[in-house]
Amino acid sequence: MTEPLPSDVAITAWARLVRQGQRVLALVEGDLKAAGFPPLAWYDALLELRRVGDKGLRPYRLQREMLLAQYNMSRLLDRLVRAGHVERLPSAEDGRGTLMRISASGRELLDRMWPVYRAAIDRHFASRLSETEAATLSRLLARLGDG
Amino acid sequence: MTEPLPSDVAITAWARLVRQGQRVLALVEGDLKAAGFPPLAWYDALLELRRVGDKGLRPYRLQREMLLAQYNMSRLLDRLVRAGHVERLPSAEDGRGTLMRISASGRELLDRMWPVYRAAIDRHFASRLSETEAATLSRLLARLGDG
DNA sequence: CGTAGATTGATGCATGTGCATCTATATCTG
DNA sequence: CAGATATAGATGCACATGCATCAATCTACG
Repeated sequence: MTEPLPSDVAITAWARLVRQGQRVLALVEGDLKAAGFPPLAWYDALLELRRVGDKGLRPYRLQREMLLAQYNMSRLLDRLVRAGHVERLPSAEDGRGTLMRISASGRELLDRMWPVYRAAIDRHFASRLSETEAATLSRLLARLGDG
Repeated sequence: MTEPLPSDVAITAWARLVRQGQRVLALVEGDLKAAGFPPLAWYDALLELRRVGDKGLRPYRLQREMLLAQYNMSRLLDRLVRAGHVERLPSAEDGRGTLMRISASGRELLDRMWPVYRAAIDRHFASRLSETEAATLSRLLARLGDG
């Protein structure tokens, strides 16, 4: 019989990661919602689509990037298209696929959301850590995996 | 005009907290589900109910403990009751409320889930950090707030 | 070339969540 | 004590998510 593998210290760290992660995320999302903005997933998707520019991005790439299930991405894109922030173009090279491209309205939404998002990150997260602490936290989180 | 407040380091730390938190949590939940177990929220609620013992716990206390919205706790408890893991008793002192108490079946579920949960924590989280790193991570996460 | 299997993306259906609201009881104020 | 307000908990309805599956196309292999 092997010993219980994660130590108490590790288990506490795990509990805090989940708990604080969810707690702080909920606070930040709450600030965005209170300002009348859509969920963070919209921001993340649009950010990535802006990053790749006018050549656009295939849904399956985006979904891999964002760790989202395929059907969730399909529907998130539906909503973004319906809201006018993204255009869905037939893919030239692959008859199955589509190419998603951010619209002017999408870029504008990113610009409007960022100040609120930035302030929320500061308020609920960054302001509680020194620069050194943030760097250490960042490094440790990076060690958790390939994400 | 004040400077953009969170530094780049802090913003990266934020992004990793959210991303790795969700990623690792999904892996752990995936292991539980693959073993035929219910979601972690069930485990957390039952754990707390076991901790307080036979005197039971009021839903609003549990919901505060678990950072869950009121209606979500109400429905989570519905499911736990329907599954036979929890009993709902009328509260003696407060005519509005109820008292939730874990059942034998609930205790048994906790016992069956823990080995799988523990192994998943180890596999996806703890095994990637030294003891010192886990302690540091834990301390930094604790600084994030009152949770 | 032609078929088998893999991949992209969508969707019907059941379940879960958010929001608003409701009921019932408790507490506070005069 | 009466009435106003606050709190515990449930629930109808809209929307989001998970699961399974499907259609269409691509790729690989004979």
